[in-house]
Amino acid sequence: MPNALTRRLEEYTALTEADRRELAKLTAQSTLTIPPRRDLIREGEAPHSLYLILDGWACHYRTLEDGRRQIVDFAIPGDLCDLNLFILDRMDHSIGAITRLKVAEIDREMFHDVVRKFPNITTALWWQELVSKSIHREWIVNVGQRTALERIAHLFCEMFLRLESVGLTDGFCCDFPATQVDIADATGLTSVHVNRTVQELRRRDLVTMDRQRLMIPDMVALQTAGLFNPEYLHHRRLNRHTHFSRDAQTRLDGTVG
Amino acid sequence: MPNALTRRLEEYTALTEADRRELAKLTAQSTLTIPPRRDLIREGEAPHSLYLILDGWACHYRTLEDGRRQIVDFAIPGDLCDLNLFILDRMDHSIGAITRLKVAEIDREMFHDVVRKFPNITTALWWQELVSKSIHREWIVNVGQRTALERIAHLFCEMFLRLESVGLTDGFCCDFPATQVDIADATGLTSVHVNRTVQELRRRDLVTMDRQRLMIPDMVALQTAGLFNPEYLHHRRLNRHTHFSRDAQTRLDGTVG
DNA sequence: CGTTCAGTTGACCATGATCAAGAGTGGTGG
DNA sequence: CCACCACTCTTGATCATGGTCAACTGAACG
Repeated sequence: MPNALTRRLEEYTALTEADRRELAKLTAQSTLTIPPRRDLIREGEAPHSLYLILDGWACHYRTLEDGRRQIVDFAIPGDLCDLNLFILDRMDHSIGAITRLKVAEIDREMFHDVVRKFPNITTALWWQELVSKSIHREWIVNVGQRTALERIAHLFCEMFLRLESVGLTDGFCCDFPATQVDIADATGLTSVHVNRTVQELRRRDLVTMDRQRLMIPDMVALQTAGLFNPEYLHHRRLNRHTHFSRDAQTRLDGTVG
Repeated sequence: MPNALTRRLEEYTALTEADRRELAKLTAQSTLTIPPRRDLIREGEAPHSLYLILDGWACHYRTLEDGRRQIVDFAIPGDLCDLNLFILDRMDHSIGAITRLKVAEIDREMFHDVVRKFPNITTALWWQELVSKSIHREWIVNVGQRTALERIAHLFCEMFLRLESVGLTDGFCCDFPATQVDIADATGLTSVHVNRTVQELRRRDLVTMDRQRLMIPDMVALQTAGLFNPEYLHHRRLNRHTHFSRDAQTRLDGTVG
């Protein structure tokens, strides 16, 4: 299996063999394993190195003084945890492991070296940064405008497509290790309500969830339920699951003007 | 008055006289005026140039198919409207004028030139990009976790400090041309509820709003009401209004620990 | 001087929160 | 191997924040 970062960056641009070798080197340098539910780094700390998720899920989150927690993004294999450290001197949010996590720790110097010598990679990294900003925007829309059912459906669509883009789906299935509490913190709902809403999604045959495993039997239906439009992910290899193909299908069905 | 972009970037880094001259040149090149409520660019369009707000307010927003609208950020003088165009080929959101707007339109080539020749400016621009990403994160927290009153108080604090950092405040006052409908779309509330909540803020003497003018007589109190912590703005010149000074004041008061 | 748009108010409603308790599952150590 | 603990998921009853709908006021502007 090709490494997830390479795969992810190639979503944006073609890399040369040399680029790929360099990325593999970066990834192999220094890897660490983090137990589930441990923080990688906390709000207020000075970032010391750059983390690349190799295996498992993490989340970016902020907490309010009174304990309320908001997950602002999930991080999956191939995701770099913020280029912040090159510019901002303090973390404005925390990064926590959801599952057991394998991360590559890339130190500043090494990274600067790559940035200097491999312009393709640099551009691809900025692409990733801008895409993750676009994902932030979509999350604002999600918690600001969508109903509980739409929010959760939307989250499932997003994570499925993001996992797919790094080769971590298997037909209609993917791992989904976030708990209902995590989903609640990501969608601005309570875990009780998430529970009821997931049941509703199940009842409508939009998803099945068996422990850590999510199945989406009809992606088009789930996207419709979540008002999901994948454009914001800026994936190049848009595939059968996209909004476009839904339009196409609607046209073929003749059910819509 | 020094131009807002320079002032804003100097929030992050000291610029040389040459940098400043270059920025002034960029800004003066080609300016256009947009009437209120007109879109600068729409979701799905290919960005052709880079906009810099010189005067007035704009907003970044997304709409859902059924018309629901979410404002994901406001743009004020000194804000660059997304470096996206250099990397992403389609706008994933729209930018609309709130007031009459003066913007500088900077074309790709010219901008590339600056980036090549003025590394200080380039870094400062990426700083701005990362800060605006951090603001996105805070907005997710805002709509996801805070109550109506907290959300609006938080928005007022944020905009006041952002305006202050480009010299657009006047003592306790600043312009605030967003309507209650805009505030509603930015906070994920309805305009009816925004109206009632703003009245509540007024009743508690946390703000006064007389037409387009916002006054915050006690910034510390408003920050407390909105659970506002300015760290996420990554301003260097933190001033009397910051969270830190609140802690200091609490210590002086002797009311806490 | 009417038209438009922002702001305001009231009555009623619904989505999702809160509180509390119980069931299933997995891991750990005696 | 089993008992216990912790955590996740589930369910029920009740409540509250904020939404909906509708009408009215007042200022701005041509």
